[in-house]
Amino acid sequence: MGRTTIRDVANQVGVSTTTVSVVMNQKKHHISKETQEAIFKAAKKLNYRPNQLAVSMVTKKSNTIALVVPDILNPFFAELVNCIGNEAAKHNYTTIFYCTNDQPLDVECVKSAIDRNVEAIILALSNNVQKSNIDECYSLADEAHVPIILVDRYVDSCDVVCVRVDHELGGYLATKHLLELGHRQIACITGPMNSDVSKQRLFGYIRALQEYRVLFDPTLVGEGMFQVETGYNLFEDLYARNISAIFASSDTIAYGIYKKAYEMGLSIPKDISVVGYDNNTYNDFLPAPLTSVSQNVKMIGANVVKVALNYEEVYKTDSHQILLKPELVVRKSVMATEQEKE
Amino acid sequence: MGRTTIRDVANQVGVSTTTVSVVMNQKKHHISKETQEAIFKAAKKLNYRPNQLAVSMVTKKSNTIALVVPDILNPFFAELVNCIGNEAAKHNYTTIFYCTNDQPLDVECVKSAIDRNVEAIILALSNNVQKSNIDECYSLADEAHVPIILVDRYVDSCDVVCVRVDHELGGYLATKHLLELGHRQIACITGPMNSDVSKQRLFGYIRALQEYRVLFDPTLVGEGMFQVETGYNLFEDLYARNISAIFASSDTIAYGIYKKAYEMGLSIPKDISVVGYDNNTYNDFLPAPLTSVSQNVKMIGANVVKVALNYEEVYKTDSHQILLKPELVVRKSVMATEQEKE
DNA sequence: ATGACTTACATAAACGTTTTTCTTTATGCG
DNA sequence: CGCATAAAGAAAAACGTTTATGTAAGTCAT
Repeated sequence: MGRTTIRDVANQVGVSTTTVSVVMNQKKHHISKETQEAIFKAAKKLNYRPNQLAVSMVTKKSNTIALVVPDILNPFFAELVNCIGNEAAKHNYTTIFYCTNDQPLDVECVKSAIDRNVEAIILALSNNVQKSNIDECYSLADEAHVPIILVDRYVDSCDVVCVRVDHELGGYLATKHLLELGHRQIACITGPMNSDVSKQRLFGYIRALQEYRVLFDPTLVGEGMFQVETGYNLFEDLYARNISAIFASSDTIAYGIYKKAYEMGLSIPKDISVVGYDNNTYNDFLPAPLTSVSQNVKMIGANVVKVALNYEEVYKTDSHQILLKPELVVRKSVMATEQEKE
Repeated sequence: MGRTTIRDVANQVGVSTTTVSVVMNQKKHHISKETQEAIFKAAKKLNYRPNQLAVSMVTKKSNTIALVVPDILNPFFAELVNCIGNEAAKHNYTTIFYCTNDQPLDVECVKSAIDRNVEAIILALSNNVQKSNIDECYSLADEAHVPIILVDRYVDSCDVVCVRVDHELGGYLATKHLLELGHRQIACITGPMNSDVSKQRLFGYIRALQEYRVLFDPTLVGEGMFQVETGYNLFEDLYARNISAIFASSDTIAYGIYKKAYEMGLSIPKDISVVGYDNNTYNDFLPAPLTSVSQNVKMIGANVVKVALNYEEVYKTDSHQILLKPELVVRKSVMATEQEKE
């Protein structure tokens, strides 16, 4: 009545479940060719495939990883989910998916994942998560011996295993690009400042300014979320401060800037140069294709899965933090200033 | 050394695992208050949480559903994944996530899901899937007594349980909107014609034309994928046919149209009116906010999870096909023709 | 012919739960 | 007092696998 079990196969052939098991798993054992064939035939006929729950119970291998992201509507995370899922599938792992919607539900997700015996938890922390929540995630995971691999978002602790892109460098590259083209009044819209990602990108922005001996002006910095609305809401005030360029620390923020800029009758890049962050596919298809810092999501995905599935070795030998380099992808949303052109 | 088991708790308190189990699960049983408290205390102290694999084995309830989508980079599916995940989490279900990347891997996903004892499979078929693959999915699932709920994409069989939006109506609404504003030369870019979704939207387009006694002109129809590139590549030729409006059967296609139109120096909606499909969040932030057919993804998600978790009842009582109505969201990408304005 | 291997398979324990059934002791009632 | 019932909990089976150990027969060398 239920689905075919190993016992059904064993009965069909007239052998023990042991024999079926070793044959199906190609273990080196002394089983006659005839028996083997009979078992394969019966398994095929009965459409037998092992119940992975039972397999996991005894082998202690679930072939499952958990993936927690804060916002799947953000194309960066959508792509990350895709890459990680594909990469895991390649290694015959399935992915349990959690999305916190940027609420501090990380602990719940980690709990649920542990209860389901995942072999690793890939965690992109939500923006609003408290330090105490993070600590709880780690203590739960430690106790259960499940590794956590942080992705993208960083936590200040040397023992944490983490795959991410150098956000400081990204902010630096974006800002330097604007400076090289003559811009000096450059605004910056950040994500939430309680997130390390936001901070690092801002620090990169500041470093570039300093390198070009431009005084950092805090009033040119706006803080929000990594969302379209943030760009839309903050741009007008910043523009009033006589800026010629703006660094949006996510592409979604840049989209909001575009929107507001067009509403204000501005032209991009003539009236305002914009650099984004994430290098979403859509950037190419904006009226002024958006110059943006690329995170190379595929590389992140491949690395994070590699770390997740070989945690022990990685933990022992490699550095615990894999830091990838971002790149600036230049499109058409930035223009040299008049002075520079002369 | 391993994680805390029910036995650890039982030993700590000095009772049997039975007692711990019934207490933890709040079963009506004759267990003294003191014992109960001791068990709760020990469980808390040892940080005990039941191994869901073991629980699933014996209860035959995995509290897990599988979700298969063809393309998570498409915002429609990203939102769908989000809604379904949230809705499932509300009911204390976790989601195993599969993305086929529009390759015909549906069968593999279904197999993997079944092997992991999911209680239902929510399946958004990939575009390029063969009828035979679909049949195989169903026969595998039937055998394992796992329900499949089709979402969005439709298969012509009355026994199939399916939650989707009326794509024919959507195509009709989009086209009718253009017709009402005086447009007569209206192009249409479809998704792949082997997908029912594409067909239905096209049929709606044709029905609206007929209602307005406009002759259907096949040369005004372009076929591609539901992707930006399709709009970008097909628009120029269609525009050469003297059209005043175009119905893009996905927003992503419309983005491609925008891109090409801007490159051609056209203005939207002055030179060309555009209607999209999916009502992505980004539509609001395009230079000309895109009028689009809304699928109400939240509603789809809520319905599909409801069906998934109450399959038996739904299957018995309700119609097997839940058909939701799309709505047209009017923004600023469509303009009345000169004739109409007079 | 004896012991040692090899071949071919079976038995049984184990994974961590839930659940059915059973046992023991106490309690109530006529 | 005797019997039924309730209370408190334990034993054991079950879920579907894998795996360590066991066993019986055959082979081979000495």
